[in-house]
Amino acid sequence: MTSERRLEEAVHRVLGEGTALRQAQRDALAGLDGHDTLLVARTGAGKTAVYAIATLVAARLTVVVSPLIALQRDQERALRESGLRVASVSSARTARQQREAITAAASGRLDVLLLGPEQLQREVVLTALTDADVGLVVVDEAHCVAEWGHDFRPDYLLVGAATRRLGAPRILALTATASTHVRDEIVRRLGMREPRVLVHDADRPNIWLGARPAASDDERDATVRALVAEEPGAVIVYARTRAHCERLAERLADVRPATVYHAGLPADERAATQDRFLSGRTDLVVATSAFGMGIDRPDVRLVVHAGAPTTLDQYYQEVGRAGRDGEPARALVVHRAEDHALARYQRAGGGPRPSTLTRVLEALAEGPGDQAVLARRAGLARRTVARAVAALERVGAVRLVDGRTALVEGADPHAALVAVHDEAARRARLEASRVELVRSYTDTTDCRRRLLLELLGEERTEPCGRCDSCDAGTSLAVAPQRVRPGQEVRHREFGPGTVSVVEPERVTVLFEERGYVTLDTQIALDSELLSLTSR
DNA sequence: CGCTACGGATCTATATCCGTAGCGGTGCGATAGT
Repeated sequence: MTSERRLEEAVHRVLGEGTALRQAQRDALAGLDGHDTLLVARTGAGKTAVYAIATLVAARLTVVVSPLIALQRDQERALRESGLRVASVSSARTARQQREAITAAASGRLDVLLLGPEQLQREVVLTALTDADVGLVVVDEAHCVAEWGHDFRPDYLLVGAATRRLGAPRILALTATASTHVRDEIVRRLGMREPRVLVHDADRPNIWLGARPAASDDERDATVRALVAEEPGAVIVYARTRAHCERLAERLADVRPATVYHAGLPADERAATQDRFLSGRTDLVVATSAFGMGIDRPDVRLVVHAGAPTTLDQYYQEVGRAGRDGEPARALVVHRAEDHALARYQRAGGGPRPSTLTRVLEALAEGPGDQAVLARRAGLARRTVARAVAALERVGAVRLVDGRTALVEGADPHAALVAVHDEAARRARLEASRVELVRSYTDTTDCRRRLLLELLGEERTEPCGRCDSCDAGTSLAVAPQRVRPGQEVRHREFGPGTVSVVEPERVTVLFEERGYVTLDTQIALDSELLSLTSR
């Protein structure tokens, strides 16, 4: 059978009779053989179909790394309906089911195996998959690599290392939105080879953008209340803390009944809230960032942030839950200067302590082991070990051998500690600068959409006409300039960087060593503080 | 980083001020106990 015929058949099986591939899907499939691919496309663009089809065409095992067990469940169902042989490995399955799944994967009786990044660090799973014929590793919700890997779920940073252990199959990373810096980080951290980054329609033109300052907590809550009161449709209110969710929901109660959603609530209650919202039985949820992946309701008319978000990446992800039906929707952030303090704290997380790294290195000196073994030997929590192993792997001091972590022969422990420290310091500067960038967004009188889209890698010279700045007439057109988004530059002090956002008189550059810095364009260029380079 | 709660000190006793400790978001998986 020709490859063209195989593709046709696979498309038919996955999408059904008479449905053709969309452009984004065709682009992703073409060239998947020769390149690791990062596909940035909005929810509903059919990303699952892309790897379902690729799997059928290749007739080899696809391993899908997915962050939430709930998402694994949804995908398992969807893939099974397409006639694929699917199984998953997670703590939601019994020990027996897990054993059966990895045995089936290893012996070629599966098309797709779904699991979380933690599973790829278990020796039994990794060794079984080493024997399997893995043709493709899919990293779903790939922004988690950059956003969760560094502290919250460190095993995300080890997905690349695990993939290399599986005979270095092709990688397909999928996400809905990501700034250029997050994209770079996904490519780097997953160790993608011959990487290809495909980006589709980041703009959501039907979502009107706005920001309102507030002088106090009460004033902020009152503004949120007024916004919710004037909106008859479905609304998501994002608050910064769990306590604030509860308080805000009480204050909204006489306007409209509000349901609270955050990670401190019992699992059954959370599931029920999500169900009610998705099915339209509840139209107002007050939530923390826990209300996120998997929230795909078409007719959300308003997303309000009661307090500035931690990063603009996070913000755009959350804003993107509005207006998925293409009808007009609004996204407003009601912010106080103090919000950024919380954001700084939340993004701060320094790297592993030197004493922790030393203990893990000592545990490794006794011989290779998987994280569970190392945790026992070192007397540390498994997550602490995972963070240390990820950091040490990054600087080349350890690597995965079979299903286990091992010391790299000849690696200098002291040099590794220094390298890990430097990396953590660099990262702390970057994260602090990302929080500052949120402030630029909330405080600007210029076009808000331009700032967001240029951060996401789309150059804009004209104001958008669909934000509060444009409504107020304070947005400015950017005259042709010597600097453009995406351009490589060098700063005399900060070193190399990439232009991120261009405003009429200012330019925001992402420096490798410093993070985001905003400069006066004219002064920086005329004084030769900043020079244009090309790589 | 900055807010909140709390204890102690001060003051023409019933509040108010000050210093400081604790806290703040996201989910997996393993474990203990029914």
